[in-house]
Amino acid sequence: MTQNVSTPRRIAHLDMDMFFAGVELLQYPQLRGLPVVIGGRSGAPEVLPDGSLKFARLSNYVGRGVVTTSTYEARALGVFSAMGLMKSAKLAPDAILLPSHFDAYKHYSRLFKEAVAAIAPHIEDRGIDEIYIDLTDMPEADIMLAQRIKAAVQSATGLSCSICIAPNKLLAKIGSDLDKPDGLTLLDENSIAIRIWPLAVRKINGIGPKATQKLASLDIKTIGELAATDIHLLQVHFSPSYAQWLLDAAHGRDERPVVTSSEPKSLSRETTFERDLHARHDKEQLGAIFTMLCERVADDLKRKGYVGRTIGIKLRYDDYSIVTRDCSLETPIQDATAIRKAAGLCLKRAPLSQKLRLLGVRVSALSREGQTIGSNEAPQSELPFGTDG
DNA sequence: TCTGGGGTCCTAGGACCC
DNA sequence: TCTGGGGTCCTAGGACCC
Repeated sequence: MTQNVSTPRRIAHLDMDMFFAGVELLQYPQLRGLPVVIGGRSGAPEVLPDGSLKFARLSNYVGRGVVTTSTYEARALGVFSAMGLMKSAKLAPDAILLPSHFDAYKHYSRLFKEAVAAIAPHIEDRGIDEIYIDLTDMPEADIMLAQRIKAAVQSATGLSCSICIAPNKLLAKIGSDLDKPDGLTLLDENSIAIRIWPLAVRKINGIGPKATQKLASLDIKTIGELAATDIHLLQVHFSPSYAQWLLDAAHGRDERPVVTSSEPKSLSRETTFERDLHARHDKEQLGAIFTMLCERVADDLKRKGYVGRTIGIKLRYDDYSIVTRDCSLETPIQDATAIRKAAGLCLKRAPLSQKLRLLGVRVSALSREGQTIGSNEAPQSELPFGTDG
């Protein structure tokens, strides 16, 4: 790749505002302005005799679901993504609870990505509600471009988004969160000290709860404090490469390209049970769930056109500890029966005396269906320089 | 009143090969 | 055959992201 060193890149990060909730509000506009939470496995709103809809309230929720997304009104009450619904019911009992409609979200995801692609085609998919866009080769000024993209997304979906244009992905990602919702942020090298350094280290994509806690124990709380830290101190507490990455990130350095296409590495299906199950006591129920998961993952492979050679299982016990087991086969497989057989052997190698909360099945080492077995990579020439050793 | 489901990448030890 | 070194593959766990 040839990159002109004198020309800085222009990378945008675009993030849809409370995406799932936004899609739901398109269908139920009467809920605008109310605290609304998406999550759980609840049913659709009940239709009353007069034709109006009766929405479920969070206070009536019983189960193990979590919040997938919440509206800003619900967030104001302390209800955020990944929070247990039982806990959020304590904080916002009167909030409306809606089930997820993934097909609708995928539809709107496609709409907003197509709208952006019509303007700027160099797009990296980062899941259902966000993308990176490489705008380096676009002649238009940043602010005009950002406004045009936002307008196109709004017009295609009826939804708002937040966008930041910056010299790299790391800064663009941080920036798109600075002015949410409906944000438009421009960052350059000079903005790092002013706008980035005062932020908490947790704002960096790649610094999670564990690293944040470790850094706090070193009295490093802001990105600026991290940027001023001696690499040797970081190397004592983190792996060498992560220590270097932390320092680079804090200085806003990031050379990662915008990657416009990629192949999946694994496909999996997992489920949390309504109540904890025991391998022997609940053998039949567990067996049926296990088979269903294998069928679902086999179906995913078939639909997407992949086969896989490594089959694995995941168990979460009642104490939340996680165990995985996997095994690699000589030839890749796709069908549910073969997956079930291999996964069954994996399961036998896992401890099963403790009650289980979750079971998952995963297929990895994927290759495209129909491709010659084992020829995922270019073949190695034999004995290039004669024998040795 | 415990935290879902779908992913990626990294690390580390052991087996095995030359 | 007392002791290297490089490389790949496999497996398990962990951190992190949306």
